[in-house]
Amino acid sequence: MPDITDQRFTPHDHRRCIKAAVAEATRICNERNGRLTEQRKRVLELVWGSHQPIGAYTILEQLRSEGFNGAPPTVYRALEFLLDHGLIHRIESLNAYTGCSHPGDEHTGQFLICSRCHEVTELDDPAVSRAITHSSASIGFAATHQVIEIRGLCSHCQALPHDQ
Amino acid sequence: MPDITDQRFTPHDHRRCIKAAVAEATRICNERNGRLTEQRKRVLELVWGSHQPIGAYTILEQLRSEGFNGAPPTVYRALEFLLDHGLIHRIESLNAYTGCSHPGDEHTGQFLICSRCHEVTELDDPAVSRAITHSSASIGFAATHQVIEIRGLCSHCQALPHDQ
DNA sequence: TGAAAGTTGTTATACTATAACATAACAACC
DNA sequence: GGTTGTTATGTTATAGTATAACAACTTTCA
Ligand SMILES: [Zn+2]
Ligand SMILES: [Zn+2]
Ligand SMILES: [Zn+2]
Ligand SMILES: [Zn+2]
Repeated sequence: MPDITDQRFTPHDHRRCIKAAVAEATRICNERNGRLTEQRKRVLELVWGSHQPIGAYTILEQLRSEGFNGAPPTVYRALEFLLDHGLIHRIESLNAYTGCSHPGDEHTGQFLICSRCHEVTELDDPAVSRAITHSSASIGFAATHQVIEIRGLCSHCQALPHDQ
Repeated sequence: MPDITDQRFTPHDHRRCIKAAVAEATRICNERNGRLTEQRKRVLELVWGSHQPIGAYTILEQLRSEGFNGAPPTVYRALEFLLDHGLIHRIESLNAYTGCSHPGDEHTGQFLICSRCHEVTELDDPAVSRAITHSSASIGFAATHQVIEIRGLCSHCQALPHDQ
């Protein structure tokens, strides 16, 4: 049985997710002369360790378990770099971070967070953004950034008995 | 010149906002046998002290300046009560709380947060909720709660010079 | 090489929130 | 009125999240 606390239940080879994310990040950083140092790359890999958002201090623990002897600022700096380059997102309602599923272009993302398995799926539905921009504009508000975090049950968890 | 750090620039008698909020809260709590104690009422008034979200520790400071000699749990308990009864909302991206502008009915609210004056306007546009529910459903996700926090410039602040 | 810019190390501290347990106030019933 | 169960508050300690400030090191490039 797959470990749903560790990776997306839908069976897939998650190592490929990580590899692809790092490759994509490397490409993007090269493009803009951003330096994806070893530490930053390692933090990116840890954020991509699963499809569940991860907290800064959990990242720190994992780094330490690998022999790294650092302090919180190191992790937060790496996260800041990754955020600045659009490689990860911050989930405000969880104080946690998750890999961006289509980095490169500027976007803020819309996140579906499963209350049961805690996995996050990133959407970027222009219809949603449009509805918000339009609704804001109707009262004269000029929107620049949207935080959209939706809770509910993912399709897999809906199929399970309630008490499971 | 109005103090934009203290209340909504659009001129209005903010004491009426506070009074109305407390009256409405009293009514709602009576309806459901919720006890709006003095402390809870005072916290509600402080949350309604302006149209800017306020942090729990700022509330604590203000209570202390009034002679109250309490600790964080007291404030967080009052906030929890007010949240549970739909009298205030929590702004996740600010770790702060703001009065609900139409308490009573169950709703999660959509918040427009001005980057300049920090005032918050609550929207509840069904079109936005619908767009999100629909978009979620398209990938099989059953949404139960939405966190929507939009940053930008309110109409008043748009009219000001950029450097002001 | 040497200065400038960028990155990481290190220590301390600020800010946000809750656990755990004690006491007090309230409500309802006998 | 006293008893009792329930809710609310007080109190202390601690957990969890994030940043300030400054020192040391690395890379870049003139
Ligand atoms: Zn994966
Ligand atoms: Zn799930
Ligand atoms: Zn007002
Ligand atoms: Zn404004």
